[in-house]
Amino acid sequence: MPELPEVETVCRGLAKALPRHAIKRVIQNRHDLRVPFPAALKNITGHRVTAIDRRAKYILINLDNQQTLILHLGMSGSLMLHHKDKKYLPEKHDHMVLVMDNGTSVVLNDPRRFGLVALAATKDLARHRFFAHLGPEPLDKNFTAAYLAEKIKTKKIAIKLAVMDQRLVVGVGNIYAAEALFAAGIDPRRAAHSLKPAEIKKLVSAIQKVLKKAIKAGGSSLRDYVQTDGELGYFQHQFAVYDKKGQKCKGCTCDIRKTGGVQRITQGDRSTFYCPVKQA
DNA sequence: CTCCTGTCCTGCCGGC
DNA sequence: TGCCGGCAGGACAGGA
Repeated sequence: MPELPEVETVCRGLAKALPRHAIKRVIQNRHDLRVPFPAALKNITGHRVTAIDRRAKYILINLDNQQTLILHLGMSGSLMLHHKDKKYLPEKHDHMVLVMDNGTSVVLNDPRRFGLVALAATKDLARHRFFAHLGPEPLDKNFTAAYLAEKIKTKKIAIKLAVMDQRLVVGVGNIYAAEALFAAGIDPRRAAHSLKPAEIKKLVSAIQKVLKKAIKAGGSSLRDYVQTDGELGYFQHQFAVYDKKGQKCKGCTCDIRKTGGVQRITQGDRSTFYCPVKQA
């Protein structure tokens, strides 16, 4: 499921192919995903892409008419580029296609339809309802231990849920929250306000380290996610605890017949994986 | 404010 | 073999 590293990887793929090219045609195969397609979507035809950007898990395609096409991949979305020399064969769940003036097609496929397509004036993005409440980017210099400490000092919720709260820090979803908490040696069930300064510091650097490594690996491919060229990400092979119930965690030297190995619990209706020894 | 729950959706997999 | 329940999960909206 696309989290920050996957979205970043997709953006890098788009950034290589789209800027300076004009959108020749917009094909809409349905009228909505999680929200209705914008009424003005067809009006982007004829406009050039100026730059590709990312905010949290949103893909931002800036256009030369001062508008930004906003895409979110939800949990099962992918964006694939089909170049002129390779014929594009439509597939099930291809909901929108942008045909560029050089023959490249940008195909948005999303079986579960939790993604979205929106359009907004570029200068108003920060005030847009999808962005106004968002916390800092985890890889920005303003995401610091001091910042996180201030934000969580009154929070009773579990630390795992806190790091997944987009108002505190963006881009960290279920997989990377579990991986970062493992790397920091913190029990995901701990109340957020109970973390000590040293632990918060470890957590911030663990989040940054895990995300950077995952971006390097092209993200994680579990079910639906692929890069814009159709290649899989390969960070899933480096998971320390995610989806490893009953198995050894990364670097495990325990007798898992005694410890039970990686535990799976439910928090906020989704699964959390953690090591009962290293995250005690 | 903070916290929690409901909602959206399809594909896959295990059990019977 | 086929059906069905359960699970996967991002993030908004709204209620307590």
